[in-house]
Amino acid sequence: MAQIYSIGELAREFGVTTRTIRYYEAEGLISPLRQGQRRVYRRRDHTRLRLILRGRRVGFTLAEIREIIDLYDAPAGEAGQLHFLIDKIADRRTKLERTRVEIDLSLKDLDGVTATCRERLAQLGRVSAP
Amino acid sequence: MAQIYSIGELAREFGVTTRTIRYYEAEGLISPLRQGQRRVYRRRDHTRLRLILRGRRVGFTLAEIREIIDLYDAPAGEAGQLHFLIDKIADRRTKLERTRVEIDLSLKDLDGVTATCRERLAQLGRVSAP
DNA sequence: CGACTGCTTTACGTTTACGTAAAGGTTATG
DNA sequence: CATAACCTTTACGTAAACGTAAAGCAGTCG
Repeated sequence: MAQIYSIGELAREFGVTTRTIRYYEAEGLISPLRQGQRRVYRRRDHTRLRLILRGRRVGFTLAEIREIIDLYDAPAGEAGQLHFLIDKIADRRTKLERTRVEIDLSLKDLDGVTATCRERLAQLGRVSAP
Repeated sequence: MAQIYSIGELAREFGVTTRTIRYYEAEGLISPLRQGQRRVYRRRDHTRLRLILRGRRVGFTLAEIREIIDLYDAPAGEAGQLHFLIDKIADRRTKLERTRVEIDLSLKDLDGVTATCRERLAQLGRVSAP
C-alpha cells in the first residue's frame, strides 16, 4: 500500500514541470529513491514537495527552505542543533507575520484604488448618460 | 511646504539603494521631476515608492505592480479601461488572499516542527540528565 | 518491428531585479 | 581652490530559479 509516484505524476499533481522537481533534487531539497535509472517518490517526498512549493509561494527562497529542511532532516544530534533549528523557525515565523501585515495593508491599498475607480465610473455615468 | 526628496534621501528612508530607485524609474514605475540633471521626488513619488516596495514584499513582480500603476495613472479615459483596472485589482486581491491562506498553513507547519523539536529536547533531557 | 510515451543526463539559455564599477558633473565646505 | 559629498549616465556582471534543447535508454501498444 506504500504510495509511490513517478516524477511526471508529481509534476502533474502540483502543476510544476519535471525540470523544477529535478532542480529541487539537485539543490538537495528532495531525495527520491531510484529503481534502476528512474526516480521513485514516496509519500514523504510528496509531502516534502508540497511544503517546498508552499514555502516558495509565501516568499521563502529555496535557501531558506533548505535551511529548515536540512536541520529538520538530521537533528538526531545535539540539543544545540535543535535550539538552532528552533531559532531559525522563529526567524521564519517573524518573516511570515510581517508579510501577513503587509498583505493586509496591500488589500487596503487595492480597496482604495477600486473605490476611486467606482467613483470615476459614477461620474462618467452622470456625464455621458444623464 | 511641498515636500521634496533627493534620491539619496528616499533610498535611506526606505532602506534600498539608489540603483533600485533608478531601476524602477527605468521600468516606468516612478517618474520624478528634474531640476537640471537631478531627480526631484515629490510626495506622490514617495507614496508610489512605498506602494511598489510593499507590493514586492507581498510577492508581486514589478510587471504586476506596473500593470496597476499604469492603469491607475492614466484612467481619465473610458469606462472600459476602468472596468479593466477593477478586474486586474480583483486578480491581485485573489492572489493576496491565497497567499494569506498559505501563510497561515506555513505558520502551522512551522509550529509543528517546533513542537517536534521540543519533544526531542525533552527526551534528550531525560536521557542525558535523568 | 516500429513508433510512441516517459524517463534519463548534460548543458547552454533566459528572466527578474538589481549589484558594481567607471567616468564625470556640481555644490558646499574647510 | 581643492576636496568631499552628492548626484549623473553607461554598461557589464550576477544570483536565483528555472526553461529549453539535444541525445539517448526502456517499456508498450498496434
